[in-house]
Amino acid sequence: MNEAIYSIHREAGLCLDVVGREVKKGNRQLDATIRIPEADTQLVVEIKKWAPHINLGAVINRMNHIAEPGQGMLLADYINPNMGERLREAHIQFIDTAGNAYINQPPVYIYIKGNKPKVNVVAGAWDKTGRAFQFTGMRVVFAFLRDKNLINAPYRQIAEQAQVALGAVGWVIRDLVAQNFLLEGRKKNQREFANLDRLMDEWVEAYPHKLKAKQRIATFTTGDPGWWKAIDFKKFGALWGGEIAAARYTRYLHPKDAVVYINKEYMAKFLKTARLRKIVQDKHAAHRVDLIEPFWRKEKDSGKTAGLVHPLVAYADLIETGDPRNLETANRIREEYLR
DNA sequence: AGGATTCATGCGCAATTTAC
DNA sequence: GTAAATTGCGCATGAATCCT
Repeated sequence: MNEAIYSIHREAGLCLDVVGREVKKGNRQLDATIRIPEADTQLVVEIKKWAPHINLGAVINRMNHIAEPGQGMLLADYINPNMGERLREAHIQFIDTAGNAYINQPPVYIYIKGNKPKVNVVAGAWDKTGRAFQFTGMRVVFAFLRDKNLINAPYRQIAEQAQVALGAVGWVIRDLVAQNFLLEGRKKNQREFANLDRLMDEWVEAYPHKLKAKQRIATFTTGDPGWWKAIDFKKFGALWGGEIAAARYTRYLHPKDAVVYINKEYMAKFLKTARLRKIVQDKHAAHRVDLIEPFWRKEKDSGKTAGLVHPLVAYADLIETGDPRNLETANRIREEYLR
């Protein structure tokens, strides 16, 4: 953190005062707060270890939540030019240890990009992901989030529900305890959740690369925006995710791109019926259709949500896009279905 | 005893480094 | 710049241990 502040001073001659670290504000835990003397404003800081392909949508969404517009600041080890540009478009201020920054606090305006990262970015002081948010852990956590009672079920049952090996369950639970997402021993042999919101945030953020990427079957495109309306998902054992699920859950969105959760065996049959085309690399497709292999254990469809993925998955799909309208819709889903 | 949980081990994947 | 080799890590497995 000090390194980033030093870097911005070196690059732009701007001084930042650290007001507090690990501050509590309401029910949110803030990494730090910072003051800009020149603009006489105080910013809420979120510290992130930066992977080159982090889930930007999740970060933008979280920044919008922890702070009023323009009052938040992201601090990271390195933010590459592409991501910096996208953050600026989303009006998220940031600084990194390489000296890149975007700050818009009139009269202060800074936008620096193109500084290269240091070769050895030292890990350790930065939070690491841990087992709970790896490929297998993600399945377990999802199973927990879907059915909150599952945390007190026997390991065998958890493994069964999450579709993971028995031995993996213990790893994940102990990691969750270590990260204060689970409390053990309040009552005899009972576990209970803590920081459920944060757990959901973490899961959603890790979802695209840790789980979804590995489940991806293929991506297609179509020119017909209403193509999906004619599809009878029951025939293919498929479920709608992403924008289409969101549209059904909230009636607030006109879907553009689609995410379809479908088993591989049904793919050929599905493609034939849906008349989708292979995606062309260099052209921006009008309507993307991602086919993803489901990772959860099937449960019975019920009522009006039949044919849709669990709200959390739809939520994660939307967040991933980073699109403002999608983020707004995502938050409606969270309010309505994920409390 | 019998199921629940933890532990030790080796496998497989993937990222990183080295050789070509 | 590409291919091969190495390393490291997460995971599943199955047996050992714990608990009731």
